[in-house]
Amino acid sequence: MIDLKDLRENPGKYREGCRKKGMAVDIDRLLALDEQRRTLATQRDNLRAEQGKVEKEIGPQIGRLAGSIKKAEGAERAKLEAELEALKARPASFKTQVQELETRLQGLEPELHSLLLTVPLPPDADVPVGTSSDDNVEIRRWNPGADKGPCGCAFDTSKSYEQNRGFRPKNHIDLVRDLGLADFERGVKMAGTRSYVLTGDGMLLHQAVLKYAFDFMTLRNGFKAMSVPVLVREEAMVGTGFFPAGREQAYHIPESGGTALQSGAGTSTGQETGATQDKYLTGTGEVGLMALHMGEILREEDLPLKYTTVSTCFRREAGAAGKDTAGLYRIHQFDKVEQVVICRADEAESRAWHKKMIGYVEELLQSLGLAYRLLQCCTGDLGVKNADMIDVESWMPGRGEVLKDGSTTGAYGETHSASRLYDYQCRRLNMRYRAGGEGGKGATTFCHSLNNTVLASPRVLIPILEMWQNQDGSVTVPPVLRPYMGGKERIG
RNA sequence: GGUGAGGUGGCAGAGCGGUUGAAUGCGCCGGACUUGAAAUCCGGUAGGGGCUCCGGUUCCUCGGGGGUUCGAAUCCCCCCCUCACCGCCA
Repeated sequence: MIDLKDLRENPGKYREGCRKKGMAVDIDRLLALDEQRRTLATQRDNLRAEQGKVEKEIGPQIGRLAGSIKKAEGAERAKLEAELEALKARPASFKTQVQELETRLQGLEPELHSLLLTVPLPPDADVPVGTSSDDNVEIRRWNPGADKGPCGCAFDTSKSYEQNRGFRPKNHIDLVRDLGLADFERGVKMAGTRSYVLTGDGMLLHQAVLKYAFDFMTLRNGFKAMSVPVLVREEAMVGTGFFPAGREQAYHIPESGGTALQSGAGTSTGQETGATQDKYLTGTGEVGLMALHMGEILREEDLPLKYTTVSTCFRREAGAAGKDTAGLYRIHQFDKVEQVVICRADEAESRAWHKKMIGYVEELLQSLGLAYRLLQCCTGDLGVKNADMIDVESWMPGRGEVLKDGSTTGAYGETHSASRLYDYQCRRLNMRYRAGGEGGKGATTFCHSLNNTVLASPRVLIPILEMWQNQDGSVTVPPVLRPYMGGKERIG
């Protein structure tokens, strides 16, 4: 959520932000509603202030009168009672006016709030303007040298796989079938399209790479290891910024026996408290990690908070029909190690963390011998909540164009996404800290938050299997994973 | 699934119709005492919105919404959430 006060003062900034992100939000309408609300609220407050004064004044009088009435008799009593009624009538006249203003105010509120939730965080000035992922800008690429590369050789993505390795590669779909690492048919039988079963060494490799990545972040880089719910209330989804925009992307579990709301159904009032007992399956561990301190005032000296979780992620992949339907690339359920940083509201600090979090991933991918590149996402690819986003794409030899001879060119495929959100998310989550150091008396300030994939599997198995395959059809286990595979060096 | 209890400031926890945005304790901040610290004592310490001559001023908030009342944290209704016990069970 953006700062309404800032919107009021710098509407141009947000109009520009919408334009750059290619999102249509009626800023003028929002400003008009805000203006109306403030006018009405001021009127109401003034009336209430007067009413309060009157009440304070007549309160004791009423008390005294009531006392006298008890003792009084006959005409005297009637007179006092009339007096009492007259007194009571004074504040009553305010009441109807206040109530009328109140009604009008409440009429504005739902639209105002839901509009406010849809205003995107403006992208940073240094983010290239563009309309889709096609306009993303490559920052740099990394190719493994002989020391890091698969099977002890260097790998250069500007050459064909055959030129690099001396044989035509299989794609991961063939590899998992031939090596018995996954079973798509049975996955689909029980769970429908985009489902799979990992079998034998496939599952072992999946677990190995997840555990390796998890240990890398927690044991080696000091992030706190966490296990968080993946089944959460709407509050957590709205707070972390996934709702309302991404509602159709999430699985909805109606717990109260009601009918499941699909995308767009009903108007989201954006209420901060859960309205039902319904739950949603999270598409990323980020939700659980960020919602953890929802509504809290943190201590500045406890920042930054650095968390890592590994969790199963659920995505409906609505709107992706027909895209990447085969294999382990785009699936409804997968596991992901996620990293999150919650830090002070300081742009320099949050930028520094962004770099650092990307650095972890680079180190991790390099240790796995996977070629990758960094992409600066353009404004059109950012989504509502990000000011800046860097994607990491790993080289997947089995992707890309199919040539005449049946081989593929290879292509980069997204495996990571590092977001910088300023206070957008923490504002929604109402997550603050008290500025001013030790036990500070300073103002409460919304924290900044960042998140980045550490590693998502089984998607990452695609580059691992394809890069580390051998001519004989076996796959070498990357050395760093062997301790997690009982020392196993080869699959197949 | 059944029954019961309860949601109050950073935390714990009183208040159950009368000015209470709220006792008390802890925590935190400032001060006194002390060579320093601890202990002790004194004082301060909720969040948010509006307006502002930036000194203030005013409104809202005791889970949320509505109602009763001159007046509600306190009474009534609806909703949300949490906890406990029993049953079932990984």
